[in-house]
Amino acid sequence: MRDTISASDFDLGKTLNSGQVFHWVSDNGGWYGLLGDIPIFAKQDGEKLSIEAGAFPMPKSTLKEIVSRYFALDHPLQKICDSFPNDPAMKAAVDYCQGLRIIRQPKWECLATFICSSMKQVAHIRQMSHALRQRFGEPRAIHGRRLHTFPTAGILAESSEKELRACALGYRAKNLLATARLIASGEADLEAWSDFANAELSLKLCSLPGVGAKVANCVMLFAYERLRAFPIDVWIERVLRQQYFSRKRKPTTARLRTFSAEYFGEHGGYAQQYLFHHARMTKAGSGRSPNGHRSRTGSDAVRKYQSM
DNA sequence: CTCCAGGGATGAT
DNA sequence: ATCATCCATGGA
Repeated sequence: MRDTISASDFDLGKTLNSGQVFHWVSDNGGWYGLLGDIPIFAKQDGEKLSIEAGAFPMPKSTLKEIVSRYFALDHPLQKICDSFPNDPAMKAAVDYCQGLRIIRQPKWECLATFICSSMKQVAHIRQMSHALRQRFGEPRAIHGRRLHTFPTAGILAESSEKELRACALGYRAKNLLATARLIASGEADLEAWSDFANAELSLKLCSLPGVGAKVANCVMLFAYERLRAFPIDVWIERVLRQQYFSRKRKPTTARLRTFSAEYFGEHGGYAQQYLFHHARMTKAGSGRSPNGHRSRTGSDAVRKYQSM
């Protein structure tokens, strides 16, 4: 089954390579991956997005609807970018990240992957995600390849810490197993939590083993459509310190959180994703500039916060 | 508040 | 071929 979707202001490669989803593989000029249970080959040619899907039980919606929803083609990117603060760091990131969208991931898959992400770099997270899929997921075929669905919480709940460790999860195995069991037993209900406001959803997520503030914010942003959620990892922390607090020695974590929550506005999660991707791709913020000085920012909006 | 386990890829020497 | 570096959570 194949289809073509008109997708303006969308960059498939940037979207899949920006640290929000970890199982997509680039090949044959496109990308192989799964939208939940559906194996997909997606290829972008300008504003045309061609989709091929392998065999799968036909759901209620059309393939086109499922794909458009997953890649969030309905997000008004122009309007979102207009809502960002107008400072040099933000402008550079927006310029670099055109067409990058925050996708809508299945909740459990997203939560489980980000529990695995703790203290790991993107390359490692990819490996763990693939190992879990191959060991515990269901095979799906497309173009003669075998892809694997992400295992359900029920499947993982019946595995063991040892088996999960065999997927290179390290100490995360214990947390993932414990969380899978809470969900499989119904004690935690990810779908029902959709009804909660941000603060309460965050509390619920943080009550799960292996989920702290950062992971909770990633899950809220990438699986619960909370576009205001602002995950702070080391990359973003460096960007915030260098670009927005250059005069202050060491703002506390709490201070960074308050700042980012108000400064970046209602689509803060998008701002975060753009700053993150830009910093990672340009290696900005990983150290000092050649002359040993830290970069300065020039906007009044920023100075206001630097004095706080 | 501080300290630190944990482990495999990645980059530097 | 070794060595340092990256990384979030949770518990002491």
